[in-house]
Amino acid sequence: MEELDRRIVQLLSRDGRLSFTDLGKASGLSTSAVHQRVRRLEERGIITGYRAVLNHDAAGIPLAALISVIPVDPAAPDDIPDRLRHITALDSCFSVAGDENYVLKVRVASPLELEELLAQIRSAANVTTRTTVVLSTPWEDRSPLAGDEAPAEDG
Amino acid sequence: MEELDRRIVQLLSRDGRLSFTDLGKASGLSTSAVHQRVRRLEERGIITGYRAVLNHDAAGIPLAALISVIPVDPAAPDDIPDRLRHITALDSCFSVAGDENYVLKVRVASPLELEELLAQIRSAANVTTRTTVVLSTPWEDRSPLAGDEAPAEDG
DNA sequence: CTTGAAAAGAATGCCGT
DNA sequence: ACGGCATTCTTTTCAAG
Repeated sequence: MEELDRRIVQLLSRDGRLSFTDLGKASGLSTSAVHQRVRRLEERGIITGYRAVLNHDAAGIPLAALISVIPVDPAAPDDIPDRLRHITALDSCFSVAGDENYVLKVRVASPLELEELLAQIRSAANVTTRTTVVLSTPWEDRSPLAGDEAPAEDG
Repeated sequence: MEELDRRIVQLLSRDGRLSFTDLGKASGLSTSAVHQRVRRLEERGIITGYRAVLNHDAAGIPLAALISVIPVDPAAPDDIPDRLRHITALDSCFSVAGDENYVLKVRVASPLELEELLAQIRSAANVTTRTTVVLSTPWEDRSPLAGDEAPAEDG
């Protein structure tokens, strides 16, 4: 991905409603050129969609937690994500290479709801859990691609 | 927050570029009414912005990891987030109540970059780290507010 | 909250380079 | 791959019920 595309992706990561006119001004291209590039970024699956960003505190779900998940029966077929997917309090689900099998990020309204959620997870997926409560979030879901790391080495 | 607002927030969480016309059709309101409600949701800080959603694999940063962070000197004043904020590979930073002080979510292009990133984190913030590599992501950043949990109890 | 209207702005496609 | 232009749709604001 070239420099100009990275710049466009970064701009849209910060403001997904930028008009092609404004995107053009910010990237030094014409409206048509930016439009073309964004369409290709979408076609190539680099930009997969656009979303509103919520303030979870204001939205009434101020309590976040990270939950490590380990199956009770390690020999059972692992369909844990399928068993948990319907629980909407589960923000993210990562399959990981550490002591646990999965790490979940969850959001709930209160400690009581967290307690209920943990029971729901354990019974739905037959797992044990270890929960780390989030106290505060200095930042979250920041857009990457600023390029202060090592440059792409190979492709 | 009422039912209709939750529905609107949920719709915009899934597609942040929905027109007010389509939002109205999907929520059973007129264009003007939806427009009014969205403006109020933005004013109240419930909707804080709009963003493009990236496919990190396609964008060339396929490797994610969760990094637990513990200060080398527990007595030192804790400005760890400030010391790390400039590192753009850091997607999220959570201050947590578990064994560690912080959990970072990071995205890099390769294991080599992860190695360099860890060195950068340790030297910038004077911390030790424990890293859990993400193997796959069944889902991520899903929109909440579907209300299959306990109803709001107070607030 | 609804309908309706009108003006400004954006998206989209076509045609040049 | 980029720029300019024209058409269509959306946004945004206004009015009145």
